Amino acid sequence: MDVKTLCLGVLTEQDYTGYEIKRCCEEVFRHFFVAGFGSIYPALAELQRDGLVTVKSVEQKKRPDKKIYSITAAGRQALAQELLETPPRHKVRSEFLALMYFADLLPPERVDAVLGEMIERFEQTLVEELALFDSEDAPGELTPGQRFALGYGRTVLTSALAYCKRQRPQLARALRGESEGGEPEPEAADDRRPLTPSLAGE
Amino acid sequence: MDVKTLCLGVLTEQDYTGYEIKRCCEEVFRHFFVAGFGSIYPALAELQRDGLVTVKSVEQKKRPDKKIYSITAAGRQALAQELLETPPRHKVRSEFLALMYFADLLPPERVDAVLGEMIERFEQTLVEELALFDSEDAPGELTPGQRFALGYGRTVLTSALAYCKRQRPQLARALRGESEGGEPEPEAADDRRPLTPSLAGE
DNA sequence: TATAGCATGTAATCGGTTACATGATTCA
DNA sequence: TGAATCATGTAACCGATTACATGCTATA
Repeated sequence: MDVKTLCLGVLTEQDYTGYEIKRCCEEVFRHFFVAGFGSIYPALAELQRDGLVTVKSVEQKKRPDKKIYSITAAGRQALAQELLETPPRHKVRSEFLALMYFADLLPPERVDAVLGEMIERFEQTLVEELALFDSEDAPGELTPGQRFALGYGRTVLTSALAYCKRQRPQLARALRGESEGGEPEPEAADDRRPLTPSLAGE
Repeated sequence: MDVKTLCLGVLTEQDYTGYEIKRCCEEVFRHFFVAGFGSIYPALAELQRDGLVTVKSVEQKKRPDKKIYSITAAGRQALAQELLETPPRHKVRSEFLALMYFADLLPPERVDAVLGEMIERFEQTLVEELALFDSEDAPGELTPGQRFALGYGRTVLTSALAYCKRQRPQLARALRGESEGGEPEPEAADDRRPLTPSLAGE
């Protein structure tokens, strides 16, 4: 699934400008889709060329015309087809985890700083997420699918955050204590199961 | 961080062929990094050109020579620098969640089939993960960083799986029951909090 | 005064995926 | 017999990121 399909999808909900679609991506698709202007604008142009969307230009004072896109019948059909054929992939690309994986090649302070940064980011995302549910323009009007997707993101985020917070002190101890050293750590029995799934309490 | 850096990273652990690095990606980096032959082989060639790795060719009967790569001192230095500079991004690209988000544009059976497929995949990944920890060539020799990264993947996977299993029947009911209909569902109070973080029990 | 928000777009680049090409062995 | 494993590589393509280009308004 590419940016074009995503644009068609959001346009089934209501008309949007490219700029607004970008905002959508940042707010609600954040957990599973990234798209910038550089991909959204060309995508919309192409959709227009193919007759899958129509545009209404709205003049503005001293700003580029606002271009409001609407999905067409052909667009809906193309979208439906696309969604039927799309295999449900799910891919993560995390420099964060790669960094953590290679933690022993880094200064312990750097590792801890990275972890701290991620914890902050996760926390902030969760806060924004909550705000989204309280004050969104369509609070109770979410479709079941939207609830599922958003709930998935929130669940996973919560459990990731809990894991990071729980592991942080242990990791710092392990890196400072053992780094290149070699004392058989006393709490081996404890450290042996850092892989236990989290309780993910809120 | 690109495939080149990842290759350098795994080569700090031991010497590998390109083929083996691919296996590593499938087994241990699965949760946070994807790389195919088409990116690994060119990456290794480039690293060699830059003097960051050396190669030892090993003849084989009726097979292409096996090329065993080793990281050089310059390679270690370049890697350390890279890891210091890499910002800890964390990106998800999920057609699965996009599909779910647009569930109301799809036949309910398709939605349920997709969910079922993902549940199976998650379950299988978890099983393979457990096997990895029991029978890996270096079971107790994981570095703290490796334990962290692998543990993260397992934690998140577990909570995602639990969420999907828990939501599946509710989602199916909601899609079949409400689709285009409009009866105010009786269990609204229940459905109102499907976003509660999971307990993620194993 | 400087940053963020609104609003659109293009062009160069870059990195990765996919498909192609080869080919023996082993297991089901 | 067919699929999977081992083993390497190239070339075309495609999609996305980045930087560039423009420029007003409102807020801090």
